[in-house]
Amino acid sequence: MQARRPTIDDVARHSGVGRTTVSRVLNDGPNVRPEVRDRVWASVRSLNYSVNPQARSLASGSSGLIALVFASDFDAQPNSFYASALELGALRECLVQGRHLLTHHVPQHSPDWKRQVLELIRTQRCQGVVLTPPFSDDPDLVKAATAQCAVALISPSPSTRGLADGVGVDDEAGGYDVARHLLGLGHRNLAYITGLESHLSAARRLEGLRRAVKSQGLDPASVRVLGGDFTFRSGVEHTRRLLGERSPPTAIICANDDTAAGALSVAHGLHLSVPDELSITGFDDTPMSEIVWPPLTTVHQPLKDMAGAAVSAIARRLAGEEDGPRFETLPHRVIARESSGPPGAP
Amino acid sequence: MQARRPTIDDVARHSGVGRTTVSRVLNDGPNVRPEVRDRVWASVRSLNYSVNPQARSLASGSSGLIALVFASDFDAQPNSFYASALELGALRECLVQGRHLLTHHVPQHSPDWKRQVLELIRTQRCQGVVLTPPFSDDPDLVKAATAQCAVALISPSPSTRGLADGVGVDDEAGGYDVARHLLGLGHRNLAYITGLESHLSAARRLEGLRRAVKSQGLDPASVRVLGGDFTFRSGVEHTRRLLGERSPPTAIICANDDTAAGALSVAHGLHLSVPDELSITGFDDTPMSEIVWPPLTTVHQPLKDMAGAAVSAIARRLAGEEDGPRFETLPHRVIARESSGPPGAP
DNA sequence: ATGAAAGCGCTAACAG
DNA sequence: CTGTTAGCGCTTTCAT
Repeated sequence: MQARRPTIDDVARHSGVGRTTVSRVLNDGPNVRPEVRDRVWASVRSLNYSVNPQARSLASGSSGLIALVFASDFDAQPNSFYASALELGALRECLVQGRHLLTHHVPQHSPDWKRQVLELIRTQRCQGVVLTPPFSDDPDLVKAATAQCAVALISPSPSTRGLADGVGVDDEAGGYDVARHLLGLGHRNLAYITGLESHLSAARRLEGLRRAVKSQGLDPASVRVLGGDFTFRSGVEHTRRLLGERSPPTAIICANDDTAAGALSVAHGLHLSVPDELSITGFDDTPMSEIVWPPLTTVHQPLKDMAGAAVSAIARRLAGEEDGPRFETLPHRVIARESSGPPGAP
Repeated sequence: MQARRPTIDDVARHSGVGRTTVSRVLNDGPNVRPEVRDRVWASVRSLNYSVNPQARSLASGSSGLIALVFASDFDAQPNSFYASALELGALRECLVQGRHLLTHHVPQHSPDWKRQVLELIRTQRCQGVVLTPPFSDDPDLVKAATAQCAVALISPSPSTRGLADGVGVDDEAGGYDVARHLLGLGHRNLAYITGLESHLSAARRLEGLRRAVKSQGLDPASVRVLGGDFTFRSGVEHTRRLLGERSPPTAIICANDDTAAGALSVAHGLHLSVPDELSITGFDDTPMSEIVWPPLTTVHQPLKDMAGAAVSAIARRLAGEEDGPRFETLPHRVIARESSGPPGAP
């Protein structure tokens, strides 16, 4: 396919210096005269040289690899927007840090998923791993991963926050805020469709919701809670059930945008007007929330920034930062669009 | 973070054989007695050994890397489902082939995007690259890439099919088929919102559309064509324009699902009933087509399989297959959902 | 069928 | 400031 590629020795010869000097120039090392530095760069350009990353990894003992791990099925495309946003953010930060990203999708129902994640880290020599929910909530996995490489968690629950660096929004407050939004519009009969039980961050949103309800002088137990799994389909199923009840909720709060889209779809099928007869809210503010009709009221989460922050936390660790696990809270905010409004004629 | 990892020499020592033999076992090479083979595998397991991929790459002179390149902006999330589907398919096939995937998103409007792609291949030592549209339609880029590594194209237009292996559906036929579907329902006033001009595969869909119109005895020139760019937003803008005309189309065919979602959203905003007052179709059959309301009639494209086929084409090349570029056509089919129906009371 | 030896291209002490 | 010397862990001739 191509001729022999120039090596560092070719550059050294070409610029009349030693191999080490070239290496120093390439790595922005100290102790090189500016003049020599320029000469080396000139040779690099004229030979069209670029370092062999494999050789560099081997010699330096560090692969530069960071893994981004998702729980998902190959044959579904769950949370596509969510995953894409995180991936894009991580990719961008890796570029900045001069590292490489290895994206992995692990079937979350496979019996040995923990092992799969750890094997990935081991066999690929990853130096860091970004775990997304619900992996980021599993103390065993996080501990085991920590023993192998630097770890950063996306939206970890309190149960894992002490174990590794993490980034996320204040989920409890997020839940509180949407609920307040709805209560402020006059809703008194709310329902919540949760995410998977193992995603604790979604559970925290429910806590916030309950706090909001209580702050309004209502009974938190009056909020109906259905156990979903973040999918469009679970939004469909649970909404059908809710709307079949004797006194259906006037507002359905969903654990994410996908679920809300499913809820919306049921409302359409039943010719219910949203938001007049039913308000629906999502969570994440993925592009989906602007694609559906009516546009979704949701809680914005800066997913790209979160992933970027996770990667840079890993980079800091690898650079030698030694203090205890740090959790970085990024700002969320309620985005009120047209899927929520005052409860109307039922 | 961890203790010294076992090397191939540790395994060799442990199993009492030479280093070369271990290497042979690891790589399924010939000339090893079954008995010895078993012994080596036993040592591998007991030492929890795994090869160092960096060292292997360096020694073998091959990185095992395959790049998957998308045109997109960091700050948008265009075609998220489309990209995710391809990525998942490629990832799966890479796993099978024992290779690694490097996903890259190149801002398609950056001035030197061609160079960026080529630099990626060069600096990362990629052995293969999968180009998605519109990169797969650029003869210069494809030629330059071919000089550096194995290349596979997703949905290449005829202009690049002779230059490298490719996979795709028959776009012309796809366009023909949706158009026939609509014509069969009774529509006589069609409009087409295209993708970016540079995506030739979307242009081919238009050719098919025209053929269908002609086959119905109508004038192909009567089909209004607006230049979109595959985004939701372009669906919105063009649909607004179309519906503002004196005799608006009864059906809008969109170059992809995102655009169709935009069209749908305008229809909702105008309180037009879909499909009674306006039929809308998409292309790709991404999850989006089931998320919007009403569910979208669209043309299914087996994106995951396409990406998998692309990766395996690359693997075949790298394994030494030498015949000319081959284009693999995968089956498409019209998925009729509820966004299309007979033209009703206007 | 097996092993010894020679690198792959680079970084990292260690001398100067 | 710069060069010399060892490897990093593996694959690959080439002997045996």
